[in-house]
This record gives sequence, structure tokens and C-alpha cells, in this order.
Amino acid sequence: MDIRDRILDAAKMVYAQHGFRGATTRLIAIEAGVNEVTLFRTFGSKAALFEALMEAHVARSPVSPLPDNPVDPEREMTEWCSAVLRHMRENNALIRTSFGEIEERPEAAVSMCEGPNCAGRILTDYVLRLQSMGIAADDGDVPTAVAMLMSALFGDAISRGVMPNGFPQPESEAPSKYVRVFMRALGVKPARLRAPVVRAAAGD
Amino acid sequence: MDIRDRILDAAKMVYAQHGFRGATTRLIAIEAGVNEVTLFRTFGSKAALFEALMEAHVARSPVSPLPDNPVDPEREMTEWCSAVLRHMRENNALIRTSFGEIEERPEAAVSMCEGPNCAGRILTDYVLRLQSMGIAADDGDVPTAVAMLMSALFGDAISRGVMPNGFPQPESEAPSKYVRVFMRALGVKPARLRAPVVRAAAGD
DNA sequence: GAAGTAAGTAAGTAACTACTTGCATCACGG
DNA sequence: CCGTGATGCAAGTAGTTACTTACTTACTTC
Repeated sequence: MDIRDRILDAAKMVYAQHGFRGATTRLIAIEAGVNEVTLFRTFGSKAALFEALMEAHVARSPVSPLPDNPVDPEREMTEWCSAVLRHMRENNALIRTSFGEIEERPEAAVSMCEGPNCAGRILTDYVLRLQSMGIAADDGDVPTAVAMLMSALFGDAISRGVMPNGFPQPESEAPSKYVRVFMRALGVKPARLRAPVVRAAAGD
Repeated sequence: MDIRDRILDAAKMVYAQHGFRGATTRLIAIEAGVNEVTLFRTFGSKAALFEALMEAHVARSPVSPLPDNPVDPEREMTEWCSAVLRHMRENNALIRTSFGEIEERPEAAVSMCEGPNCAGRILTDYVLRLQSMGIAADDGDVPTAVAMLMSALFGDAISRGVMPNGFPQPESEAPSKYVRVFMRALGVKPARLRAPVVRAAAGD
């Protein structure tokens, strides 16, 4: 791998674990397996390195889509939530650290929020489609329910490690549980009550 | 105020803003209006000061109660959520910072979680009472719904500043909106629809 | 007024941190 | 074979940080 990318990767790891102040150029260089001087020659300064890091991070954050034409809302939303949650969990230390430094370095947290912000809009649009199709009740408070679901994913990714019994068990079924509660809050009927055909795959 | 408490208060503020590494003994001393040497004479070391700080913090975190005999669930839960959310918002920088340092100093975040953990149990018990009274549907997923509501409060307190449009507007009405969605998810009827007699299940 | 105690002041120490400089090494193309 | 550019290495600089030491000041109590 390119030296620049190796340093960026190392910086990401070290930053996630130790924060900006704790992520010393020495540690980053060791983690990247390069000389500390190389780091300065490549990026100029620690601050510049972190700017590059944030840019690189937002550049390659995937955004999970939701189908334009909902067919099986429960399954579709569960898969979507699983993907979003997995992504958040993979980056959980990074998210926590950047949030913890909002006061001193807001840019980092703002970068981190682009993904979730976008995800929230995607989900909102999807649910509005469900409403207009008559699949979801038309008196549901969509923005609030979406905020709650997104917060649940966020909280799960970030806090489950510290307070495991505050979250649904087992971990692997959390997304489907969140989605079912979400659906009920918005008056979305489970598939088997809507369609003439029944479930072939009864999950639980 | 006692010098010890003045230092503890200052430490809390400075820590919330700058994190453990950034909260230098010098800054804390200035903020407390005492000499830096006094700080060391009082607590011995920076680490010991922070231990004392966490202890003091959990010692005086209030826990909002919920009535033993529910009368008006919507009002009661809304008031409770407002209180919990207010408390979280007041400490939002502190919560963020301690969460951001979980990897390096887990104790701080664990202390911060005691409150929410306890709050979650209180809410769960309350909802179970609603269920046994027939006010809430008996097929609702209480633990998951509670997790989602608590996450919503947590997320609101912590992230609203960075992504305001991810949360219900206006800020002041967020608690009541969360509660309404929560109630619907658990099949709790608004007060006016609840007759003295219980009707058959699966209304929606 | 003596004695004790809590606080301030000034100065210093050892370790660490971001960053620089100067020089050696090595791969590669002409 | 020679130059060039990327990298490593050793050393150094200036600033910061936790913590210490030695001394002074002010207030209380006997």
C-alpha cells in the first residue's frame, strides 16, 4: 500500500483509540511502520494530516440504499438497519472519539455525521413512500420515529459495550427488533396481514 | 465554597471541554481560582483528582422517579422524559467527553452510564405496570422500545447540536413527541380513548 | 505573642511533543 | 555510472506538562 495511505490508516486507528492529543506523531509513525520524519514530509504537520484523514474518511463512507419500490418493508428495513449498524459498529471508536472532541475540534464530528444524516433522509423518504402507498398509517409521526430509530442504531453502536443490558439481546437480532417496534409505531402492517400470500420464511 | 469543591467543579468544566489530556492541572487551577500547588496538595495527583471527580459526580446525580400507580401515562412519561433529557443536556459535554475516552479510561464512561442504566430500569418497570393493568398492549416488545426511547434521549442530548435536523423540532416538544411514538409502539392508548373497561386486543 | 495551619509564589526537574536539520541509504532511469 | 527522489536515522530545539521543593503570607487559636 501507498505510504500516504498507510499513514492515514494508522492515524485513524491511533486517533480512534487515543484522541487527537493522544495520537502523537510518534505513535502514528510506529503504527504505520514508517519513520516519523516521513510523516512530516508527507503531510507537513499533524493538523494537515488530520484534515486529510477526515477528507479521506467521508470520501469512502458507503451509504446503504433502500428500494424505490417497497416490496417487503420489514425485510428491507431490517437489512438496511443491519448494514447501517454494522458500519457504525465498525467505526464506533472513531465516532465516539470525534464526538468527544466536538468542543475543541468540531469538524471531525461534523464529518462523522454526514453518513447518519444522509441515512436518516433515505429512511424518511422510504417511510413516506410507505405512507403514500397506504402501507403505513398516515397519522404516524415519521420524523420523530426516524429520529428514534437512528438514535437507537447510534446508541447501540456506541454504548452497547459499556451498558450491554440497556440494549436488546442478542446483539445479532437487535436490528430486526428495532424495526418491528419502529413499524408498529408507524402503523406499518407486517407483511402477512397485508398480502394474500403467507410467510414461507418464519424467522423466529 | 470549599476549596476542594471549587477544584472539583473546575475540573469537571475543564474536563468536559478539553478531555483528560487537555485538562491540564494549570487550567483547572486557574478555572478554580486557586494555585496549582494547592491542587496537588489537596488531591495528590491529577489521576486522584479525577477519581474524586467521578465519585462526586455519581454521588449527586438525581434519578427521576415514575409513579407507582400510573394515572396519566402520557403526561407522566413526558414529564419524566423531559427531566431525564434536561439532565443529559446539562451534562452533554461531560457525557460526550467521557464516552470519547472509553478506550483509554473506561471508568469515566461507566460512571456516566449509571444514571441512564437506572433510568432505563425505572421506565421498564413502569411500562410493565401499564401492561399488567391492561393499559399497554401485552404483545409489545418492552425492552426494545425502552432501549429506543432511552437512545433517543441520549442521542438528542448529545448530537442535536451537530445535526439539528436529525431531531424533532422544536427542541422543547421533543420529549412529548418521543413519548407519543413510544406509546404507539407499545400499544398504549391515549387517555381519552381508554374506557374503564378493557377491550379486545390487536386494535391496529 | 507564639505556634500551627492553609494557602500562595517562584523556581526547577524530567519527560514528552511537534517539528527541523543534516546526512546516509537505496532504487531507478538515462 | 551518475543523478534524482524517496526514505531512514540520529540529533536537536522550543514548548508544554505533571509534579516537587523551598520559602513566604495570612489567619486562627491558645
